[in-house]
Amino acid sequence: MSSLTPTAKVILGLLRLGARTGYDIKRVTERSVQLFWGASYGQIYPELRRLEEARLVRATSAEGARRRREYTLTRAGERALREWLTNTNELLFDYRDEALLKLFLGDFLSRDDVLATVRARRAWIQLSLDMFRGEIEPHAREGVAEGEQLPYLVYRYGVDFLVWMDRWYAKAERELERDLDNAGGPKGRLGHTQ
Amino acid sequence: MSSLTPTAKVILGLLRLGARTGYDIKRVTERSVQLFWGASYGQIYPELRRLEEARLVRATSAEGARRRREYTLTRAGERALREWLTNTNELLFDYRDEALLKLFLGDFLSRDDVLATVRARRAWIQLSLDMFRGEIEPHAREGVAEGEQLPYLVYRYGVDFLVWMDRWYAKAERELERDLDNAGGPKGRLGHTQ
DNA sequence: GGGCCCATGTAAGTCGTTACATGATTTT
DNA sequence: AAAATCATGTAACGACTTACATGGGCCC
Repeated sequence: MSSLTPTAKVILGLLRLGARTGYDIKRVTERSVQLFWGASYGQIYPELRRLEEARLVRATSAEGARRRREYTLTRAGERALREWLTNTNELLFDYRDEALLKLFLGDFLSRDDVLATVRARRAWIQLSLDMFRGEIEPHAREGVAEGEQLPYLVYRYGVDFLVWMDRWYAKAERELERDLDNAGGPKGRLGHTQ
Repeated sequence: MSSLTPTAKVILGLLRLGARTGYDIKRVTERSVQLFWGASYGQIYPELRRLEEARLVRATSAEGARRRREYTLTRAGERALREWLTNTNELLFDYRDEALLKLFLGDFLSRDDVLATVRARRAWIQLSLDMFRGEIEPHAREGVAEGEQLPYLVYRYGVDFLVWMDRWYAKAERELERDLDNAGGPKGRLGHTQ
């Protein structure tokens, strides 16, 4: 009954959706859940071994020449996956955003320094959107053809979130340009050069 | 030149804004940056010691009866803070959201199981919004009175983000109720009971 | 033959949470 | 007198990233 680690959750889920190898799992995450549930080789391979030991997955080792371990869910693995998906525990939500922290602390910087952060975040959002629309969207669409509706819905979340963020920062940018036009220099309770 | 740890960034920033003790820093984060830059005692106290060793902060130990270490930024600490705030390195963005992962993997569950996740996330969003409007907003407003514009702007980000999310999930909920009315049962490429 | 993709793994270091332990002061 | 708040810290554990190490197969 020991609960699944974060990486175990995505591994079991992707095996269920058809992924086979550790490499596969990494590649699929990059084209789907990367934004909100990343996983690296350093987590994936050891976790696959642990899951095998716990009999939640089974490895059918290498039939071809190339060294390769193909994993599938055991019945216990299917059960564990379904149990996690349907339980009503707290849903983890972790968010860390350096642009917001810098913005929060920006009152003693110049307007331009603050704007630089906003613009840097917006540039990153654009790159991410290009990624989403170029790399992720086609794969999400493929799924729909095979009866998978939800990966596409979640792809939409990613795009919508990024678009929302960009609009929020665009508005903040305009406000900073306008409101701080007269108070252009550094300021703050403690003075700024001391 | 060794760059600041994540917790060092928020510590230096909050000291600059007037926080004094480790306890203080924790309390202030809870009423401001918690959503996107959490910090726990287990990080804060050891990090304050490290920053003191690195001469970025100075501790004026306990004048009152109660055991208490008051920290202030040194000149090097101010510089390090400003350097980080104005550099143009990548802006960290980390996001982990279990509701989205469950949604992504929900195609072989029943419609009701998927809806349960959506509704659980919406309930959490409502609690968070109440927190924001009840606890965080007043403190953000106080700052404005003292010439701090940006904490309030960032408070707005928190609220706007939560409101956006709730609307997104509300729409998803309606779509799930409608689109999946006929496809109510479990399904999936691999079958669902095996 | 070179470059890219497939494929697996480990080691070191970093970062973080939680629970525990302690105790003074202030408020009710 | 009890409960809440102020205050500091440590230990154990969990999770993650990055860099390193290795090698086969496929395509040009």
